[in-house]
Amino acid sequence: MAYWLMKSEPDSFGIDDLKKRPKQTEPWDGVRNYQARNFMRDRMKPGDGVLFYHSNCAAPGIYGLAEIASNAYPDPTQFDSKHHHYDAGSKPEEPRWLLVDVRYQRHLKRPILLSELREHADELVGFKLIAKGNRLSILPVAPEHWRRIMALE
DNA sequence: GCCAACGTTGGC
DNA sequence: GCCAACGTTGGC
Repeated sequence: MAYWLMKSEPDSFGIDDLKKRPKQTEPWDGVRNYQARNFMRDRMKPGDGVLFYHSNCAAPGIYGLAEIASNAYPDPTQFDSKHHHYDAGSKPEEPRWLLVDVRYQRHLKRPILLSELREHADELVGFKLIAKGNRLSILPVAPEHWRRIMALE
């Protein structure tokens, strides 16, 4: 079992939204970054743990836990010409972009903010979230880092 | 293949 | 709103 951190902007889709979804599950569409896609395609498995991270907001941080609920499959929004994430260069017979389903597990008892994670940088060496300039929306989390982060809750 | 220009991300 | 960091695009 692997662990991940997945970012979302709470103004568009936050952990509260995931909880309200049918089956509390949502296709994680709109990923248009090859490295993030490759994580989904090559390494994610149903049952993997997810730290649900709120980005681009007043208090960025981890707000809840989720799990991967499917293997990777083609992101339908890439073929919808009216959709914001439409990709004219992607063909249905050879989809460029994939997604996975993500299922809600629970809110954290309290958010673990980015600022707090930075304070524990010495325990989280190699965790890309706290590296300067990181922009990836899907990050692997080492089991040891997962354990240390969970211990902060 | 290089690299400047551009667009996006995301913290602050 | 600002801006640093980064990925992508496209001219050459």
